[in-house]
Amino acid sequence: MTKLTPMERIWFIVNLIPHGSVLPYGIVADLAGLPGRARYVSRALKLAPNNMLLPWHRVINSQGKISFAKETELFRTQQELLRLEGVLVNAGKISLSQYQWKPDLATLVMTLPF
DNA sequence: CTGCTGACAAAGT
DNA sequence: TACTTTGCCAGCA
Repeated sequence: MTKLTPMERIWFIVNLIPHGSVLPYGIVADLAGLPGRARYVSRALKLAPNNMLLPWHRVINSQGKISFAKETELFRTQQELLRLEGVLVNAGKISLSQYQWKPDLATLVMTLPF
């Protein structure tokens, strides 16, 4: 049985987010088995190796907004990546009801290696 | 051990 | 809707 570190579990979940959809930090934490640790998710994304090709741009905050300050380069990058996937972004805000990934939890849980 | 920081979240105002 | 406050918790100095 493969033992994944908390950070690896977060990366695993982020990798599952489908093209054109998003997921809040807090939900990623929940699915990774780390309830209440949304801030740890942001840390994990920051520390993820560049060669991982992680779809980090699909992770946004619970308000449906991009968590970077609007004048930053990272903000523009994330906004652009999302738009390239067909996601509507208005002033850094995204409609969660329209784009949030809603996986079948029963199926997902059986797929997880942890 | 204490204090600070942060790609957060929820509740108030 | 937009700020602000409070709670949160893993790293790090």
